[in-house]
Amino acid sequence: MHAAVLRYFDHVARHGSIRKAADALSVASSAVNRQILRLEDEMGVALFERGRSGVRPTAAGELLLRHVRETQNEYQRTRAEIASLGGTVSGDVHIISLESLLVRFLPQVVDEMSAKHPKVSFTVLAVHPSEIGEALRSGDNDFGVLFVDNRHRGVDVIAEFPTAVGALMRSDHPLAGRKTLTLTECVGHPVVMLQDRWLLDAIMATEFADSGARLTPRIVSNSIEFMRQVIKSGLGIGFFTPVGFLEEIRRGELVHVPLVEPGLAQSRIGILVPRYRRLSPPARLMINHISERLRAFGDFLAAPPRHAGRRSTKPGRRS
Amino acid sequence: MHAAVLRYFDHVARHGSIRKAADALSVASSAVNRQILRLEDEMGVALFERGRSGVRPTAAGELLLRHVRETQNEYQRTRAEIASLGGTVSGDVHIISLESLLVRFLPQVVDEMSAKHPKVSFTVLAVHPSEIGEALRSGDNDFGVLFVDNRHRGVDVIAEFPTAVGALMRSDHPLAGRKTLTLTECVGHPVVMLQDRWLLDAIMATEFADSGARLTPRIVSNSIEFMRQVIKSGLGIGFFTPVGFLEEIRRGELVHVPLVEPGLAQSRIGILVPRYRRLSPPARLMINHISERLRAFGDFLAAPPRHAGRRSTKPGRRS
DNA sequence: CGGTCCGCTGCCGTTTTGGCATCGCCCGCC
DNA sequence: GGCGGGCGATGCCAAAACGGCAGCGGACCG
Repeated sequence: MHAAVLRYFDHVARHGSIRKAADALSVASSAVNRQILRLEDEMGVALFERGRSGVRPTAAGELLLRHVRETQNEYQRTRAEIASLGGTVSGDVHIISLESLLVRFLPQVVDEMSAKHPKVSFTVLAVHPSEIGEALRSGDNDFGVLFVDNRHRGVDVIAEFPTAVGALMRSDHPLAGRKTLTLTECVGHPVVMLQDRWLLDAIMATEFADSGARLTPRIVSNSIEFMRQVIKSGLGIGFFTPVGFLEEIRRGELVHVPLVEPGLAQSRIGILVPRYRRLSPPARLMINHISERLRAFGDFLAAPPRHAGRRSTKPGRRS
Repeated sequence: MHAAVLRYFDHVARHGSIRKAADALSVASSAVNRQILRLEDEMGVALFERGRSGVRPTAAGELLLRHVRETQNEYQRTRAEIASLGGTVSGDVHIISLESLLVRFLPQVVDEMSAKHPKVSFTVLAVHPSEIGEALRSGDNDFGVLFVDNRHRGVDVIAEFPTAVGALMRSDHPLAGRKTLTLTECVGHPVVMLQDRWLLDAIMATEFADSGARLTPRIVSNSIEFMRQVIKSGLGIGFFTPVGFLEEIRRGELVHVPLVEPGLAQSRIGILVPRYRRLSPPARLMINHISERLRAFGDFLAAPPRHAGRRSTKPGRRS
């Protein structure tokens, strides 16, 4: 429906080069070039600055770019809404998430959703914490499943669930019997740690720094999967929210002992949506589903098998 | 920039007929027809129901229509913003207003604005009170200069100014010396009244009904201009906010005596904008200008020449 | 100084779009 | 009950838009 020049313009801005964009679009660069020139003529201003190695949007280009991208997003959402009129939900849901949720939790939820709604497709991306704000506000994503961080502006938390960052260790570890731990209590023990610690969020980073605990990592990696295996081999303690390790905890292979450091014990996972974003029908369904799943996990964590009988008093709230 | 089919689709929906739309667009009806058919093919659903005497949007059509119109509005706003980068503000400002402001106040303000910003164009429409909500939320208008009515949903009042609905009469009228009046006190005197009373708003309508005053109108009209002349001829009392009659009051021809009925004495004129609407640069300028003008009138009314020295304590707030 | 990558442009075939005339349909009017 | 006028849809053809190809000039780099 929309003119091809919208896609062209968007791609050129993304790639910073007309030829690259044309390549990605599988059209001749001359076609893209002419569309851009014609667009600039229509607008009466230059939309790109031509440089030695490509193009860069001018101020006017940035403004138009925002309109174009918003139009494309709204078009997709509208199409999803129209398609959902027929009874079967369809459309594409864009989610950004924490690496740790992405490994176990979200695949399962996506699997359940796509079983129920076969025509819904999913885009799930792990984002660097420094880019979370931008990723949410860009309009490219429907929502994020992230640590709640109320420093984000223009973002609404439409559901949140308590989660405890804790020490994850094998069940035969000396500290496995503890109900709680502090970081300082872990100092003597070998630790496995995430590289760049960006898989932990900013809250955790400051907490680790503040506690003054000099944890000497025995193993450093940026792969959650690798660390899962390492911890299961008994090589050390890792610090994670339990959501990505529920299977192992349920089977008794691993033990998750909450840390009492306030910033960590009270951390929350939430569903964060850009304020004023209109959600497509599949996005709404997905949010409801994730909320339910997270709530169920919250209940499980509050009353794990070995402590059966205890029940959470704060099961999180529904959207 | 945007595909012609957007305009076609919008026009067809507005006119309820492909041929009428094609006529308005100055293109052949077959061209419009084919674009609509192609669009429906692309969407996979019917966008219009074909009837004996034209077409009517389906549910899917309504959804797409909303997207199309929003896209067009945002495009205009974006163009205005880009044009304003160059220093000179341009664009079209859509205003809805009260009939009484439309006669004297807004023409002056528009005149001042277009002197300052020659490339800005204006669309000023009087709306039936029952359509105010729709007119604001449709996205077709930037803002309204209206009686503040907090029953409107999804509308923000970004500036408001006290105004007193009062009895407007010639300076030699028996009641002209009064400082205040009630509706019942006016009963004995001839009254000129607006037809359908829709030029008064809903608040006033209920107030007139509640007061139990049986005012027998000598003259009824739906033309503010006509009533202005009639009142100046001494044929009766009219009930208005003074904003549209400032000239005559200043010259001493007419006297405006506030009514003490609470709903009327406390009525306010405000600038109402649809929530979440992004305002174009000229719209922002226009709002600032109107705010200033209204504030000045508020000061004048609080301290008219014959009562010089009194000053308003609530000059209204700026945006 | 050639090689490469960039944006841009002239030429030409293909695709899309619009205009005109016309069809089939239904409704209201005489 | 016929008939005119409105409606959307369609076939045909010209005009315009679009895209692909080849090539230009310029900037950079080894």
